[in-house]
Order: sequence, then structure tokens, then C-alpha cells
Amino acid sequence: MDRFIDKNNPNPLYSQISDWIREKVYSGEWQTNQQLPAEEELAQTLNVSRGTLKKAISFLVKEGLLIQIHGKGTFVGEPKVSQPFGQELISFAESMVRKGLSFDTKVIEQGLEHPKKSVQEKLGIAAEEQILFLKRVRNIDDEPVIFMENYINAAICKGIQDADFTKTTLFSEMERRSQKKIDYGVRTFEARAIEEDQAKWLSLPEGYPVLYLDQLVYLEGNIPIETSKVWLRSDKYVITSLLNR
Amino acid sequence: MDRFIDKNNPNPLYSQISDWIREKVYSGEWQTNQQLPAEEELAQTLNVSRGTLKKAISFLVKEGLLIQIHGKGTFVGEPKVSQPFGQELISFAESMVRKGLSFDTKVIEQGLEHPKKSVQEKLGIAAEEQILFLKRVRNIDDEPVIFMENYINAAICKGIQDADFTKTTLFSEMERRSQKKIDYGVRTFEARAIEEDQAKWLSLPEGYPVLYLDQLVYLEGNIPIETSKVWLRSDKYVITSLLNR
DNA sequence: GAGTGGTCTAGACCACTAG
DNA sequence: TAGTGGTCTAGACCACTCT
Repeated sequence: MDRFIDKNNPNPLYSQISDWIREKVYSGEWQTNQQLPAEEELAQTLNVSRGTLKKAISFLVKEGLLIQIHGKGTFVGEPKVSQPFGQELISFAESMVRKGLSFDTKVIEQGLEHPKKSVQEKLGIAAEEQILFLKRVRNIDDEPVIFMENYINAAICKGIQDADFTKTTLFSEMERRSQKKIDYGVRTFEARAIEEDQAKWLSLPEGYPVLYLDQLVYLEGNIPIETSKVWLRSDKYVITSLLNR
Repeated sequence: MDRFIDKNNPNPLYSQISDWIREKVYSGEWQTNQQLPAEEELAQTLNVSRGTLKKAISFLVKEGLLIQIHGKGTFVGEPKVSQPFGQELISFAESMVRKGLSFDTKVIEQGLEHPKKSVQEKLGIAAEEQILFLKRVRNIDDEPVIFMENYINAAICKGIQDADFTKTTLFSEMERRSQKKIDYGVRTFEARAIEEDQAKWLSLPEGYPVLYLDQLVYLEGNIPIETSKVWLRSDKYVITSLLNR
């Protein structure tokens, strides 16, 4: 039971150890504020060097799951309340699930198109190529909260135009069809007055202030795959970031 | 000239090395997309172990200043246009300095007060205690961009009411006077219609959409020290986050 | 002083990239 | 195959906390 740490597993040891500790915490075996065994001891238990263990721990400290105090020890941190949306590249769908909220998605428009100039530039493709254009609204408790327009490089995600986005998430679909993992993204946040076209989908009067996000997502290998525009009712859904110094 | 790295400096070596590399990049000595010397070689040049150098580099990779590609090498990343404001706990002043922008600060109001209810709760203090209330506007190119109201626990930062905030930053002043370091903060982002009181300071018509941030900052030891409200003209100043998956 | 995490080393081997 | 970064080790010494 001690050792789910497998030196033959292609996953790096530190990553396996991180997961192992996460599991201990999530399962409640290690409770909030509980002190972990000393690094030296834990390293011996896991049969790894202290350096490897430290690397595993450092990830969890950065996440806030663990807290280390020089001279005292390593402790399980307070459970997170915040929304990792402003910090970590996760989709809206994923963030809702983590928050334990239920939502539903309505697909307004879905189909292949040729990219506009701005999309061509962002995705680095020519006007002749095809993109999947997706227009969706998401409701929480039957109230519209998010309106999104996505532009996906269809050449990389073959057949994605046929996916049923009321049942699957865009991120998982992109990873599956491109056979690559999503690597990182860049988001900008602005406040904007909502325009007529978006306003009607969010049941808001024209000119109402909304959070506007512009997003560009990259696959491994620095391949831009998706760009999107997102309008968010921030009276309903606030973005929170935990920022470390 | 090679070695600004001083093993007797109480700063950790990896931190000195990070700064040294940052300097090389900012000064233009190492240009965008330029390949750095191999880790082994650079470690020898700096007379440190490869492990230490790797630690220094890893910070810069996380910041996006450097890019590492397995099997190819380490490269200077694309210059950041973005504001690390959405990611890292830095003050507005600090973010401006990093961007190389000049700004000036106007202090509208500064003085000791008793905290309102909402501030009491956030800072965990009683109504009888004193806070420093600070109201400021910041201009870039003579245009107002940010309006802020700060509430600082004055008991912890003795004498902070006498600081000259046109010349110093709030963060540095808090650290100096509390003798503690700032640890982390929580920010929430919203879009709001600006109200009359704030609108006049930002030269905006009432009701204009602005980014509204609510912030709570903690010192080491989980001590809440400052809470603030920030109104930001997002037509002038956009918040960008680089998000890793 | 005992126990903890923080830093650093010197060296090993592996995995990926490119000619 | 040569060159690069990725991982891991075993051990050393230091700095901090608590008693």
C-alpha cells in the first residue's frame, strides 16, 4: 500500500509522487493542517532521493495544497475556495464542474467557415483554410451566464465539426481529434459594454457592462489551435485569482 | 564582468542567477529567440552546479522570459506585451515599471480612520482599531487609468500614514513598516458600470464599463494586511494572463 | 541542541532533436 | 551520432523554529 511509486513508469517520479500526495489529501487520509512526515523520512519511505521528493512537493506548494514552513515542517493547506479560472488554463465547463455547479450548453451555431482576417492572424492560417465556428451560450440555473464564439483550426482537429458540444467539452474534443495535448493559453480581460448581438443571448440590456475575454489556446509544440471571444455576466460569475508573490 | 554571482551574498545563488539572466535579456545582450549557452556550459561559466542553474532557469521559463525545448536548447522568449497583473501578485506600480512605462500618482485622500464593517471583516479587526485609508489616481501619459481605494491595517504598519505615496509604493511601504514580507493575495475581477464618485477621477461618463478588482493581501503568517478596491479603464489598460495547463 | 526545510554539488543516465 | 535538456541520486552544509 505504501508504494504506488513505480520507477519503471514512464511518468517522472516527482509527478507520481505529487499525484500520490494529492490523493492522500483528497481522500482525507491527510487532513487540513496535518503535518507531513519530514522530507528525509518521506523520501526514504518512498525510496527516492530527497531532491526528487522536494520537486514533487514544490508543485503542490505552488498550488496551495501544501504549505512549507522553514524549520517547522510541511503541512496540508486550507481547502481552496477560489476559482482557478484566472490562473490556470481550464475551460468554463471544467471550472463549473470543479465548483460543483451544474450547467447546460446551448449551441447556437456550429459549422465550417473560412477565417476572418483577425482569426487568420491568430491561428496562423490562410483565408482558404477552414475553421470550425462555434457560437454557444451556457446557463447556470436556467440563467444565461456566458456567451462564447470559438474559432478552431479544423485542419488540425479533423471531423470536429461533427461533435456534439452539448455533451462534450471543446477542450477534450480538441485534444482527442488533434492527438495532441493542450499546452497553454493567453487570456486578456476587459470590461466592455455589451453589444446588441451578444446582449440578447445573455438577456441583458444593450450597453450593460460585461467581462470580455479574448483567448488564444496552443497545443504542444506551440501550435495555435483555438481562439475565442467570451462575454461573461460578472454579476453572476466572478473570476477569482489566488496570486503568489 | 562575467561573474556578478557572489557565493557570499545571502541571496540564494539561483536567485542571483535569475536576476543576472533577466538583466542580459532586458539589456538586449541576449535577444529574442537567441539560444543560450547549453546548461552544462553556462553552469561552468558561472561556476555553479547544473542543478542550481536549472532552478534559476525554471523560474524564468515559468515567467515566459525563456523557453526550453528538450533536445534543442534554451531560448529567449518573445517579449511580453502582457501584464503579469492577472497572474502574479504585483502592484500596479511594479507592473508599470516592468513594462517600462512611466506614470504618476496623485493622492486624493490619505489618513487614519476606523474601518467600515466590510473592511473589519476582511482584515479581521475591530471597529475601534485604525486603518489607513488611501484614495489615489494613477496617470499614464497624463491620462487617468486607475482609481484605487486602499484600506491598510495601521496597527501592523506603524507610521504608514505619514508615508509619501507619490514617491513610494504601497507594497514596499507595508513590507518595510510591518517588518514582514507580503505573501499572497486574492483578487476578483468584475465588469462594472462606473459610478459618479469614481467616474470623475477617471474622466469617464457615469455608467461607462470598467474593470473592477477587489483585492485582499496577506503578509507571511496569513495575516491580512490590506484590502482594496480598484477601478481600471480597460480601454487603456488590459489585463493579460498566460495560463499553463 | 534536535529537528525541520533551504540550498548546493558532482555526477550519472535517459529522452529528445537534428544533421 | 553529437548535443541538448529532463530526471534522479547521495550527500553536504546552512538557516530557521522550538524547547
